[in-house]
Amino acid sequence: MIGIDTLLAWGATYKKVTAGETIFSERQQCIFYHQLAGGSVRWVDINDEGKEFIHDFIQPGECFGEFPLFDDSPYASSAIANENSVVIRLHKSSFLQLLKEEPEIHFEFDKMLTQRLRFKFLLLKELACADSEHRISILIDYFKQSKKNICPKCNQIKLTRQQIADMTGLRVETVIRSMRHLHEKGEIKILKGKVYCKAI
Amino acid sequence: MIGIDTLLAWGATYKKVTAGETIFSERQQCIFYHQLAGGSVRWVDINDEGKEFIHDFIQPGECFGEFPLFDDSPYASSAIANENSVVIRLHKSSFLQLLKEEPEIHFEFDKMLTQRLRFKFLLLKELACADSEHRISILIDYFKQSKKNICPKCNQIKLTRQQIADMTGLRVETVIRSMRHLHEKGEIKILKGKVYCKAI
DNA sequence: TACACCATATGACAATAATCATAGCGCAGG
DNA sequence: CCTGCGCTATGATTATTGTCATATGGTGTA
Repeated sequence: MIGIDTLLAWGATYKKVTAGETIFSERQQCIFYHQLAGGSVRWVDINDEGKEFIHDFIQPGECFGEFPLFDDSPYASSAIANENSVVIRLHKSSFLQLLKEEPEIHFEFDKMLTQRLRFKFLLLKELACADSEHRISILIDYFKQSKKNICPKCNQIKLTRQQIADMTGLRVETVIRSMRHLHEKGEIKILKGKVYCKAI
Repeated sequence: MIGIDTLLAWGATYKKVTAGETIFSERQQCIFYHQLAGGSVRWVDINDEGKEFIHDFIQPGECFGEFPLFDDSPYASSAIANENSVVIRLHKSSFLQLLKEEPEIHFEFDKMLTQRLRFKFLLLKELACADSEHRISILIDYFKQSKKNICPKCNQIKLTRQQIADMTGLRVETVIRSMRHLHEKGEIKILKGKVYCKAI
Protein backbone atom coordinates (compact mmCIF):
# COMPACT_ATOMS: atom_id res chain seq x y z
CA MET A 1 0.00 0.00 0.00
CA ILE A 2 2.41 2.66 1.24
CA GLY A 3 5.99 2.70 -0.07
CA ILE A 4 8.44 0.99 2.27
CA ASP A 5 10.87 3.93 2.05
CA THR A 6 8.14 6.33 3.16
CA LEU A 7 7.19 4.10 6.08
CA LEU A 8 10.79 3.73 7.22
CA ALA A 9 11.34 7.48 6.91
CA TRP A 10 8.40 7.97 9.28
CA GLY A 11 9.89 5.60 11.82
CA ALA A 12 8.38 2.23 10.93
CA THR A 13 10.17 -0.92 12.06
CA TYR A 14 10.28 -4.52 10.85
CA LYS A 15 8.97 -7.39 12.92
CA LYS A 16 9.37 -11.11 12.24
CA VAL A 17 6.54 -13.49 13.01
CA THR A 18 6.60 -17.28 12.88
CA ALA A 19 4.07 -19.54 11.19
CA GLY A 20 0.87 -19.81 13.23
CA GLU A 21 1.68 -16.79 15.37
CA THR A 22 -1.17 -14.40 16.14
CA ILE A 23 -0.19 -10.84 15.22
CA PHE A 24 -3.19 -9.25 16.89
CA SER A 25 -6.51 -10.59 18.02
CA GLU A 26 -10.12 -9.61 18.43
CA ARG A 27 -11.04 -7.05 21.06
CA GLN A 28 -7.38 -6.06 21.50
CA GLN A 29 -6.45 -2.37 21.48
CA CYS A 30 -4.55 -1.05 18.43
CA ILE A 31 -1.23 0.77 18.49
CA PHE A 32 0.26 0.14 15.04
CA TYR A 33 -0.40 0.41 11.36
CA HIS A 34 0.52 -3.01 9.91
CA GLN A 35 1.78 -3.76 6.43
CA LEU A 36 2.99 -7.13 5.22
CA ALA A 37 6.55 -7.13 3.83
CA GLY A 38 6.94 -10.86 3.22
CA GLY A 39 5.13 -14.13 3.79
CA SER A 40 1.39 -14.57 4.18
CA VAL A 41 -1.18 -13.59 6.80
CA ARG A 42 -4.80 -14.61 7.12
CA TRP A 43 -7.51 -12.41 8.50
CA VAL A 44 -9.92 -14.47 10.57
CA ASP A 45 -12.83 -14.45 12.95
CA ILE A 46 -13.29 -17.25 15.42
CA ASN A 47 -16.97 -17.73 16.16
CA ASP A 48 -18.61 -18.99 19.33
CA GLU A 49 -18.24 -22.64 18.35
CA GLY A 50 -14.50 -22.20 17.64
CA LYS A 51 -15.01 -22.30 13.88
CA GLU A 52 -12.72 -20.05 11.83
CA PHE A 53 -14.19 -17.71 9.27
CA ILE A 54 -11.46 -16.44 6.94
CA HIS A 55 -12.07 -12.90 5.74
CA ASP A 56 -9.08 -12.66 3.45
CA PHE A 57 -5.51 -13.65 2.78
CA ILE A 58 -3.05 -10.77 2.97
CA GLN A 59 -0.21 -10.62 0.47
CA PRO A 60 3.09 -8.74 0.73
CA GLY A 61 2.49 -5.03 0.15
CA GLU A 62 -1.03 -5.07 1.60
CA CYS A 63 -1.96 -3.53 4.92
CA PHE A 64 -4.22 -5.20 7.47
CA GLY A 65 -6.01 -4.41 10.71
CA GLU A 66 -6.69 -0.83 9.70
CA PHE A 67 -10.15 -0.38 11.24
CA PRO A 68 -9.08 0.73 14.72
CA LEU A 69 -6.72 3.35 13.30
CA PHE A 70 -9.73 5.43 12.32
CA ASP A 71 -12.52 4.69 14.75
CA ASP A 72 -10.54 4.01 17.95
CA SER A 73 -12.44 0.79 18.61
CA PRO A 74 -10.63 -2.50 19.28
CA TYR A 75 -9.85 -4.98 16.52
CA ALA A 76 -12.85 -6.71 14.97
CA SER A 77 -10.96 -9.87 14.07
CA SER A 78 -7.59 -11.58 14.34
CA ALA A 79 -4.55 -11.77 12.08
CA ILE A 80 -2.60 -15.02 12.04
CA ALA A 81 0.61 -15.74 10.09
CA ASN A 82 0.23 -18.62 7.62
CA GLU A 83 4.00 -18.98 7.35
CA ASN A 84 7.09 -17.22 8.65
CA SER A 85 6.47 -13.62 7.70
CA VAL A 86 7.77 -10.09 8.07
CA VAL A 87 5.56 -7.18 9.06
CA ILE A 88 6.30 -3.45 8.94
CA ARG A 89 4.76 -1.53 11.81
CA LEU A 90 4.28 2.20 12.21
CA HIS A 91 2.91 3.84 15.33
CA LYS A 92 -0.72 4.89 15.02
CA SER A 93 0.01 8.57 15.71
CA SER A 94 2.80 8.70 13.12
CA PHE A 95 0.58 6.95 10.63
CA LEU A 96 -2.25 9.45 11.06
CA GLN A 97 0.23 12.33 10.78
CA LEU A 98 1.62 10.77 7.59
CA LEU A 99 -1.86 10.67 6.03
CA LYS A 100 -2.45 14.26 7.04
CA GLU A 101 0.73 15.51 5.42
CA GLU A 102 0.44 13.34 2.32
CA PRO A 103 -3.07 13.71 0.89
CA GLU A 104 -2.12 11.59 -2.11
CA ILE A 105 -1.39 8.64 0.15
CA HIS A 106 -4.54 9.38 2.09
CA PHE A 107 -6.65 9.11 -1.07
CA GLU A 108 -4.82 5.92 -2.07
CA PHE A 109 -5.78 4.58 1.31
CA ASP A 110 -9.42 5.44 0.78
CA LYS A 111 -9.28 3.66 -2.53
CA MET A 112 -8.06 0.52 -0.78
CA LEU A 113 -10.77 0.77 1.90
CA THR A 114 -13.33 1.22 -0.84
CA GLN A 115 -12.14 -1.81 -2.74
CA ARG A 116 -12.32 -3.94 0.38
CA LEU A 117 -15.88 -2.70 0.91
CA ARG A 118 -16.75 -3.51 -2.68
CA PHE A 119 -15.50 -7.05 -2.25
CA LYS A 120 -17.42 -7.47 1.01
CA PHE A 121 -20.58 -6.14 -0.62
CA LEU A 122 -20.25 -8.58 -3.46
CA LEU A 123 -19.44 -11.54 -1.28
CA LEU A 124 -22.22 -10.72 1.17
CA LYS A 125 -24.81 -10.65 -1.55
CA GLU A 126 -23.58 -13.92 -2.98
CA LEU A 127 -23.22 -15.71 0.34
CA ALA A 128 -26.68 -14.62 1.37
CA CYS A 129 -28.49 -15.39 -1.86
CA ALA A 130 -26.66 -17.96 -3.89
CA ASP A 131 -26.14 -21.72 -3.74
CA SER A 132 -22.87 -23.38 -2.82
CA GLU A 133 -21.50 -23.67 -6.36
CA HIS A 134 -22.13 -20.02 -7.04
CA ARG A 135 -20.43 -19.00 -3.81
CA ILE A 136 -17.31 -20.91 -4.76
CA SER A 137 -17.28 -19.51 -8.30
CA ILE A 138 -17.51 -15.96 -6.97
CA LEU A 139 -14.61 -16.55 -4.61
CA ILE A 140 -12.42 -18.03 -7.34
CA ASP A 141 -13.27 -15.08 -9.59
CA TYR A 142 -12.17 -12.72 -6.85
CA PHE A 143 -8.84 -14.49 -6.50
CA LYS A 144 -8.39 -14.46 -10.25
CA GLN A 145 -9.05 -10.73 -10.44
CA SER A 146 -6.89 -9.84 -7.48
CA LYS A 147 -4.22 -12.34 -8.54
CA LYS A 148 -4.26 -13.80 -5.06
CA ASN A 149 -3.49 -17.41 -4.23
CA ILE A 150 -3.31 -18.35 -7.89
CA CYS A 151 -0.13 -19.44 -9.64
CA PRO A 152 0.44 -16.92 -12.45
CA LYS A 153 2.02 -19.58 -14.67
CA CYS A 154 -0.23 -22.60 -14.34
CA ASN A 155 -3.44 -21.05 -12.90
CA GLN A 156 -3.42 -23.46 -10.00
CA ILE A 157 -5.53 -22.31 -7.05
CA LYS A 158 -3.31 -22.56 -4.03
CA LEU A 159 -6.03 -23.05 -1.43
CA THR A 160 -7.20 -26.20 0.27
CA ARG A 161 -10.86 -27.17 0.15
CA GLN A 162 -10.96 -26.45 3.86
CA GLN A 163 -9.78 -22.87 3.35
CA ILE A 164 -12.42 -22.28 0.70
CA ALA A 165 -14.97 -23.73 3.10
CA ASP A 166 -13.79 -21.31 5.80
CA MET A 167 -14.25 -18.35 3.46
CA THR A 168 -17.72 -19.30 2.24
CA GLY A 169 -19.22 -20.73 5.40
CA LEU A 170 -19.69 -24.11 3.74
CA ARG A 171 -18.38 -27.51 4.94
CA VAL A 172 -15.41 -29.25 3.39
CA GLU A 173 -17.52 -32.06 1.98
CA THR A 174 -19.88 -29.60 0.34
CA VAL A 175 -16.94 -27.70 -1.16
CA ILE A 176 -15.44 -30.94 -2.49
CA ARG A 177 -18.74 -32.05 -4.04
CA SER A 178 -19.50 -28.61 -5.51
CA MET A 179 -16.03 -28.30 -7.00
CA ARG A 180 -16.31 -31.76 -8.58
CA HIS A 181 -19.52 -30.56 -10.15
CA LEU A 182 -17.88 -27.33 -11.37
CA HIS A 183 -15.19 -29.54 -12.90
CA GLU A 184 -17.82 -31.65 -14.67
CA LYS A 185 -19.44 -28.48 -16.01
CA GLY A 186 -16.02 -27.37 -17.27
CA GLU A 187 -15.80 -24.23 -15.17
CA ILE A 188 -12.65 -25.39 -13.41
CA LYS A 189 -10.23 -28.25 -13.89
CA ILE A 190 -9.23 -30.80 -11.26
CA LEU A 191 -6.11 -32.87 -11.89
CA LYS A 192 -4.85 -35.22 -9.17
CA GLY A 193 -6.81 -33.27 -6.61
CA LYS A 194 -5.26 -29.95 -7.62
CA VAL A 195 -7.58 -27.23 -8.84
CA TYR A 196 -6.86 -25.09 -11.89
CA CYS A 197 -8.99 -22.22 -13.07
CA LYS A 198 -9.42 -21.17 -16.65
CA ALA A 199 -6.94 -18.68 -18.12
CA ILE A 200 -7.62 -15.12 -17.08
CA MET B 1 -21.89 13.01 7.67
CA ILE B 2 -20.66 16.39 6.42
CA GLY B 3 -22.33 19.56 7.72
CA ILE B 4 -25.00 20.90 5.39
CA ASP B 5 -23.58 24.42 5.60
CA THR B 6 -20.17 23.16 4.48
CA LEU B 7 -21.69 21.25 1.57
CA LEU B 8 -23.72 24.25 0.42
CA ALA B 9 -20.68 26.51 0.72
CA TRP B 10 -18.85 24.17 -1.63
CA GLY B 11 -21.65 24.35 -4.18
CA ALA B 12 -23.90 21.42 -3.29
CA THR B 13 -27.52 21.47 -4.40
CA TYR B 14 -30.72 19.86 -3.20
CA LYS B 15 -32.62 17.34 -5.26
CA LYS B 16 -36.08 15.92 -4.56
CA VAL B 17 -36.82 12.30 -5.33
CA THR B 18 -40.19 10.55 -5.21
CA ALA B 19 -40.97 7.25 -3.52
CA GLY B 20 -39.68 4.31 -5.54
CA GLU B 21 -37.41 6.47 -7.69
CA THR B 22 -33.95 5.10 -8.47
CA ILE B 23 -31.29 7.65 -7.53
CA PHE B 24 -28.47 5.78 -9.21
CA SER B 25 -28.05 2.22 -10.35
CA GLU B 26 -25.47 -0.48 -10.75
CA ARG B 27 -22.79 -0.07 -13.40
CA GLN B 28 -23.67 3.61 -13.83
CA GLN B 29 -20.87 6.19 -13.80
CA CYS B 30 -20.61 8.47 -10.76
CA ILE B 31 -20.61 12.26 -10.83
CA PHE B 32 -21.86 13.28 -7.38
CA TYR B 33 -21.31 12.83 -3.69
CA HIS B 34 -24.75 12.01 -2.24
CA GLN B 35 -26.00 12.76 1.25
CA LEU B 36 -29.55 12.22 2.44
CA ALA B 37 -31.25 15.35 3.84
CA GLY B 38 -34.70 13.91 4.46
CA GLY B 39 -36.72 10.75 3.88
CA SER B 40 -35.31 7.26 3.49
CA VAL B 41 -33.24 5.47 0.89
CA ARG B 42 -32.42 1.81 0.56
CA TRP B 43 -29.18 0.48 -0.82
CA VAL B 44 -29.84 -2.61 -2.89
CA ASP B 45 -28.44 -5.14 -5.28
CA ILE B 46 -30.68 -6.86 -7.77
CA ASN B 47 -29.36 -10.33 -8.51
CA ASP B 48 -29.65 -12.37 -11.69
CA GLU B 49 -33.07 -13.78 -10.71
CA GLY B 50 -34.42 -10.28 -10.00
CA LYS B 51 -34.30 -10.77 -6.24
CA GLU B 52 -33.42 -7.70 -4.16
CA PHE B 53 -30.66 -7.90 -1.60
CA ILE B 54 -30.87 -4.89 0.73
CA HIS B 55 -27.45 -3.74 1.95
CA ASP B 56 -28.68 -1.02 4.25
CA PHE B 57 -31.25 1.65 4.91
CA ILE B 58 -29.87 5.18 4.72
CA GLN B 59 -31.09 7.75 7.22
CA PRO B 60 -31.01 11.55 6.94
CA GLY B 61 -27.46 12.79 7.52
CA GLU B 62 -25.82 9.67 6.07
CA CYS B 63 -24.03 9.58 2.75
CA PHE B 64 -24.41 6.82 0.21
CA GLY B 65 -22.86 5.62 -3.03
CA GLU B 66 -19.39 6.73 -2.01
CA PHE B 67 -17.35 3.89 -3.56
CA PRO B 68 -16.89 5.36 -7.04
CA LEU B 69 -15.71 8.67 -5.63
CA PHE B 70 -12.45 7.03 -4.65
CA ASP B 71 -11.78 4.22 -7.08
CA ASP B 72 -13.30 5.63 -10.27
CA SER B 73 -15.23 2.44 -10.92
CA PRO B 74 -18.97 2.45 -11.61
CA TYR B 75 -21.54 1.95 -8.85
CA ALA B 76 -21.64 -1.51 -7.30
CA SER B 77 -25.31 -1.34 -6.37
CA SER B 78 -28.41 0.81 -6.66
CA ALA B 79 -30.02 3.39 -4.40
CA ILE B 80 -33.82 3.56 -4.36
CA ALA B 81 -35.98 6.03 -2.41
CA ASN B 82 -38.33 4.32 0.05
CA GLU B 83 -40.44 7.45 0.34
CA ASN B 84 -40.38 11.00 -1.00
CA SER B 85 -36.90 12.18 -0.03
CA VAL B 86 -34.43 15.01 -0.39
CA VAL B 87 -30.81 14.45 -1.39
CA ILE B 88 -27.89 16.89 -1.26
CA ARG B 89 -25.48 16.42 -4.14
CA LEU B 90 -21.96 17.79 -4.56
CA HIS B 91 -19.87 17.36 -7.69
CA LYS B 92 -17.23 14.68 -7.38
CA SER B 93 -14.33 17.06 -8.06
CA SER B 94 -15.55 19.59 -5.48
CA PHE B 95 -16.02 16.81 -2.98
CA LEU B 96 -12.47 15.53 -3.40
CA GLN B 97 -11.12 19.07 -3.14
CA LEU B 98 -13.15 19.56 0.05
CA LEU B 99 -11.58 16.46 1.61
CA LYS B 100 -8.15 17.64 0.59
CA GLU B 101 -8.55 21.03 2.21
CA GLU B 102 -10.32 19.76 5.32
CA PRO B 103 -8.33 16.85 6.76
CA GLU B 104 -10.66 16.67 9.76
CA ILE B 105 -13.60 15.91 7.51
CA HIS B 106 -11.45 13.47 5.57
CA PHE B 107 -10.68 11.50 8.73
CA GLU B 108 -14.34 11.60 9.72
CA PHE B 109 -15.08 10.11 6.36
CA ASP B 110 -12.57 7.32 6.89
CA LYS B 111 -14.23 6.60 10.20
CA MET B 112 -17.55 6.17 8.48
CA LEU B 113 -16.05 3.91 5.78
CA THR B 114 -14.43 1.87 8.51
CA GLN B 115 -17.66 1.48 10.42
CA ARG B 116 -19.44 0.30 7.30
CA LEU B 117 -16.66 -2.23 6.77
CA ARG B 118 -16.97 -3.40 10.36
CA PHE B 119 -20.68 -3.98 9.94
CA LYS B 120 -20.13 -5.84 6.67
CA PHE B 121 -17.46 -8.00 8.30
CA LEU B 122 -19.77 -8.89 11.13
CA LEU B 123 -22.75 -9.59 8.94
CA LEU B 124 -20.70 -11.61 6.48
CA LYS B 125 -19.40 -13.87 9.19
CA GLU B 126 -22.86 -14.38 10.60
CA LEU B 127 -24.60 -14.89 7.27
CA ALA B 128 -21.97 -17.41 6.25
CA CYS B 129 -21.79 -19.37 9.48
CA ALA B 130 -24.94 -18.99 11.51
CA ASP B 131 -28.48 -20.34 11.33
CA SER B 132 -31.52 -18.28 10.40
CA GLU B 133 -32.45 -17.24 13.94
CA HIS B 134 -28.95 -16.04 14.67
CA ARG B 135 -28.85 -14.03 11.45
CA ILE B 136 -32.03 -12.22 12.38
CA SER B 137 -30.83 -11.54 15.94
CA ILE B 138 -27.59 -10.04 14.63
CA LEU B 139 -29.49 -7.76 12.29
CA ILE B 140 -31.85 -6.58 15.01
CA ASP B 141 -28.87 -5.91 17.27
CA TYR B 142 -27.31 -3.79 14.55
CA PHE B 143 -30.46 -1.73 14.19
CA LYS B 144 -30.66 -1.34 17.94
CA GLN B 145 -27.07 -0.13 18.13
CA SER B 146 -27.32 2.22 15.19
CA LYS B 147 -30.81 3.34 16.25
CA LYS B 148 -32.06 2.63 12.76
CA ASN B 149 -35.59 1.57 11.92
CA ILE B 150 -36.51 1.24 15.56
CA CYS B 151 -39.02 3.48 17.32
CA PRO B 152 -37.10 5.19 20.15
CA LYS B 153 -40.20 5.28 22.34
CA CYS B 154 -41.78 1.85 22.00
CA ASN B 155 -38.87 -0.21 20.57
CA GLN B 156 -40.96 -1.32 17.63
CA ILE B 157 -38.95 -2.60 14.71
CA LYS B 158 -40.19 -0.74 11.69
CA LEU B 159 -39.30 -3.35 9.08
CA THR B 160 -41.49 -5.85 7.33
CA ARG B 161 -40.58 -9.54 7.44
CA GLN B 162 -39.89 -9.24 3.74
CA GLN B 163 -37.32 -6.50 4.29
CA ILE B 164 -35.55 -8.56 6.93
CA ALA B 165 -35.58 -11.48 4.51
CA ASP B 166 -34.01 -9.26 1.83
CA MET B 167 -31.21 -8.26 4.20
CA THR B 168 -30.39 -11.77 5.40
CA GLY B 169 -30.92 -13.75 2.22
CA LEU B 170 -33.66 -15.80 3.84
CA ARG B 171 -37.26 -16.27 2.63
CA VAL B 172 -40.23 -14.49 4.17
CA GLU B 173 -41.66 -17.71 5.53
CA THR B 174 -38.39 -18.61 7.20
CA VAL B 175 -38.15 -15.14 8.73
CA ILE B 176 -41.73 -15.40 10.03
CA ARG B 177 -41.11 -18.83 11.56
CA SER B 178 -37.74 -17.86 13.05
CA MET B 179 -39.15 -14.68 14.56
CA ARG B 180 -42.05 -16.61 16.11
CA HIS B 181 -39.46 -18.86 17.68
CA LEU B 182 -37.43 -15.88 18.94
CA HIS B 183 -40.68 -14.60 20.44
CA GLU B 184 -41.28 -17.94 22.19
CA LYS B 185 -37.73 -17.84 23.55
CA GLY B 186 -38.42 -14.33 24.85
CA GLU B 187 -35.75 -12.60 22.78
CA ILE B 188 -38.26 -10.38 21.00
CA LYS B 189 -41.96 -9.63 21.45
CA ILE B 190 -44.63 -9.96 18.79
CA LEU B 191 -47.95 -8.22 19.41
CA LYS B 192 -50.62 -8.23 16.69
CA GLY B 193 -47.92 -9.00 14.14
CA LYS B 194 -45.77 -6.04 15.18
CA VAL B 195 -42.28 -6.78 16.42
CA TYR B 196 -40.77 -5.14 19.48
CA CYS B 197 -37.22 -5.65 20.68
CA LYS B 198 -36.13 -5.54 24.28
CA ALA B 199 -35.15 -2.20 25.78
CA ILE B 200 -31.70 -1.07 24.74
C1' DT C 1 -69.40 -0.11 7.48
C1' DA C 2 -67.67 -2.86 4.01
C1' DC C 3 -64.14 -3.78 0.90
C1' DA C 4 -59.60 -4.36 -0.83
C1' DC C 5 -54.95 -4.86 -0.27
C1' DC C 6 -50.93 -6.13 1.85
C1' DA C 7 -48.47 -8.38 5.54
C1' DT C 8 -48.48 -12.19 8.48
C1' DA C 9 -49.31 -16.98 9.34
C1' DT C 10 -49.28 -22.15 8.73
C1' DG C 11 -49.08 -26.79 6.69
C1' DA C 12 -47.18 -30.24 3.37
C1' DC C 13 -43.64 -31.46 0.64
C1' DA C 14 -39.12 -30.94 -1.89
C1' DA C 15 -34.41 -29.62 -2.24
C1' DT C 16 -30.10 -28.58 -0.46
C1' DA C 17 -26.43 -28.77 2.70
C1' DA C 18 -24.69 -30.70 7.18
C1' DT C 19 -23.19 -34.65 9.62
C1' DC C 20 -20.95 -38.95 10.33
C1' DA C 21 -18.35 -42.71 8.83
C1' DT C 22 -14.91 -44.55 6.16
C1' DA C 23 -11.82 -45.04 2.27
C1' DG C 24 -8.16 -43.55 -0.96
C1' DC C 25 -4.55 -40.68 -2.63
C1' DG C 26 -0.20 -37.88 -2.69
C1' DC C 27 3.66 -35.85 -0.79
C1' DA C 28 7.42 -35.17 2.66
C1' DG C 29 10.75 -37.31 5.64
C1' DG C 30 13.31 -41.00 7.28
C1' DC D 1 11.21 -46.99 -1.19
C1' DC D 2 8.37 -47.31 2.53
C1' DT D 3 5.57 -44.94 6.12
C1' DG D 4 2.53 -41.69 7.97
C1' DC D 5 -0.12 -37.70 7.89
C1' DG D 6 -3.09 -34.51 5.86
C1' DC D 7 -6.10 -33.59 2.18
C1' DT D 8 -9.47 -35.36 -0.99
C1' DA D 9 -13.26 -38.35 -1.92
C1' DT D 10 -17.88 -40.73 -1.43
C1' DG D 11 -22.06 -42.88 0.57
C1' DA D 12 -25.92 -42.86 3.85
C1' DT D 13 -28.70 -40.35 6.77
C1' DT D 14 -30.48 -36.23 9.08
C1' DA D 15 -31.65 -31.41 9.59
C1' DT D 16 -32.71 -27.09 7.85
C1' DT D 17 -34.55 -24.05 4.68
C1' DG D 18 -37.06 -23.26 0.38
C1' DT D 19 -41.34 -23.75 -2.25
C1' DC D 20 -46.11 -23.70 -2.97
C1' DA D 21 -50.71 -23.32 -1.61
C1' DT D 22 -53.91 -21.27 1.12
C1' DA D 23 -55.75 -18.90 5.15
C1' DT D 24 -56.06 -15.08 8.51
C1' DG D 25 -55.63 -10.48 10.16
C1' DG D 26 -54.94 -5.41 10.19
C1' DT D 27 -55.25 -0.85 8.03
C1' DG D 28 -56.70 2.60 5.10
C1' DT D 29 -60.25 4.05 1.87
C1' DA D 30 -64.65 4.47 -0.74
